[in-house]
Amino acid sequence: MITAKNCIIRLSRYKNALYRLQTLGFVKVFSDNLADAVGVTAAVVRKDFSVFGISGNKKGGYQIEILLEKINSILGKDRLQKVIVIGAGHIGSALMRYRGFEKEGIKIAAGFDIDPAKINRYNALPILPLEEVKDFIKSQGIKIAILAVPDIAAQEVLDLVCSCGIKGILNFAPLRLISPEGCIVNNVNLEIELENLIYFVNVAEKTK
Amino acid sequence: MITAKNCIIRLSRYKNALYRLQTLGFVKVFSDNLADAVGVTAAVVRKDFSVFGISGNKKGGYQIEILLEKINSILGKDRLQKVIVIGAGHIGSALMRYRGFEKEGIKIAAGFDIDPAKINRYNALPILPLEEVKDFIKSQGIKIAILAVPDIAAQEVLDLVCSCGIKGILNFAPLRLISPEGCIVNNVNLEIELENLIYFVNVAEKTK
DNA sequence: ATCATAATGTTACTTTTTTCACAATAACAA
DNA sequence: TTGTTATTGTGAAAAAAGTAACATTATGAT
Ligand SMILES: NC(=O)c1ccc[n+]([C@@H]2O[C@H](COP(=O)([O-])OP(=O)(O)OC[C@H]3O[C@@H](n4cnc5c(N)ncnc54)[C@H](O)[C@@H]3O)[C@@H](O)[C@H]2O)c1
Ligand SMILES: NC(=O)c1ccc[n+]([C@@H]2O[C@H](COP(=O)([O-])OP(=O)(O)OC[C@H]3O[C@@H](n4cnc5c(N)ncnc54)[C@H](O)[C@@H]3O)[C@@H](O)[C@H]2O)c1
Repeated sequence: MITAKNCIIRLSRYKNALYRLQTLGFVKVFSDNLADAVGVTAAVVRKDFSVFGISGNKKGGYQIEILLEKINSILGKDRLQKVIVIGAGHIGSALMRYRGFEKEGIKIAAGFDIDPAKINRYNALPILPLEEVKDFIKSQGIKIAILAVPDIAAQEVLDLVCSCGIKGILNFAPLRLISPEGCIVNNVNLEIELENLIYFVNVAEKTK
Repeated sequence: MITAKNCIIRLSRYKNALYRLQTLGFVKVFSDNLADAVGVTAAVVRKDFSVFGISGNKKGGYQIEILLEKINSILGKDRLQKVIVIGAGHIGSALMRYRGFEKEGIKIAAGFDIDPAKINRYNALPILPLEEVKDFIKSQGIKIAILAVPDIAAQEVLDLVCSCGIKGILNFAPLRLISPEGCIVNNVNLEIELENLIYFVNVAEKTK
């Protein structure tokens, strides 16, 4: 099922909102509750659901539990997703120390670095030398890598991990990387995020 | 000039590509060079430029230097943009140690934390107690804050800094924050980025 | 000077995304 | 059972974003 990126992002948001509602004791939800929680309109919610064949009950809304099951299955959250982090520097180690991914069923299986000082093989979350990345990817069946290496190394590391079977990359280097057919790159570009914010703040300032 | 977020993001990308081209010795550029560099079509480039009244020369393309000047002025990069970071934990300190923002004319003026152990008042980049944030924002005229505090604290910190005059927030907490009229929130939600990547990798896997 | 060319700038078209509107219908009340 | 109501699911309309096409016009060649 090929679908727009935005639609999948909204699914993630619905899921998060549903967990919150569940925590608050709710059992069912209406499209406009979810819409409010996520910041879209009710029609968008229902349309998104219809794309994935998710249906609710006329008058009764949606059972949160069932809804979560379906969304989780679509998003692949019904099974543990293992990822690796390449580059155990500032960003890389912040990510590796972060506990929030586990709650989401995303496990950082290992980190990799070229700096021998960073290697820590016997940790719960081991940091391994980059030379071992191929074996690790193959043996663990890893599909996703987070790239947190210096800008200059990013393309070469991408080429390496793609050649080892990685199919998706979350890249923190503020560069446009070229990826082989069949490998998806999502960029987290904080410079651009800030620039964007600065622009809109300045515009609001001016038009005030 | 009110414009779509995507259009501004593209402006940032054009700018980055232009600097690269300039480094390579180029003096002028055509819309399709830029399009290739950024991964859009030439028509988009020209349209984006026309929105901002940026014009080139029939046949001659665009002078990179002039183009950069105009884009930089639109993005507010012709003057130093000062931001603050709230929360000097894993993500917060990674950001504060990052040198990449300075190259972009973005200066992290200070960090703030509630943990006394994190305070470091006499550093080049001081980390100050949260109580001082109001005075700092006012005296330095700060408009932008990066939120890197625990999820649970994010909304309350947003309320605080907005009440002190902050107009734009880059939020790392995976929550939808409510912001007062006139304050823009951009979210960096890494869980959702990963979920998204996982979805599309899995879809590609299945349809193969 | 004149012409051919190459690239812009813009208008018209297409596609995608979002919103609107309402018929269909399950739930509940009388 | 019948009627009323509330909410879904969807098709049509509107808006936004992106693409294509081409008339326009500087530039350099002849
Ligand atoms: N730190 C931030 O806040 C921040 C913000 C925005 C963007 N980024 C981007 O994130 C990336 C990482 O930044 P950082 O601050 O963590 O850098 P860093 O220098 O702290 O860490 C980079 C790590 O990568 C390792 N490394 C270098 N080459 C490698 C290779 N070929 N294979 C494996 N590991 C290698 C280094 O040994 C180091 O440990 C950079 O592209 C940077 O532009 C960082
Ligand atoms: N670390 C990551 O890789 C990562 C990844 C994704 C999202 N996030 C999000 O980023 C945020 C920060 O994560 P982290 O890992 O850096 O957390 P952290 O616990 O390492 O750091 C949080 C810092 O905020 C400070 N703090 C707490 N309450 C505060 C308050 N009211 N005012 C000012 N400072 C306060 C703490 O003292 C601490 O230094 C969280 O919302 C987290 O969900 C982090």
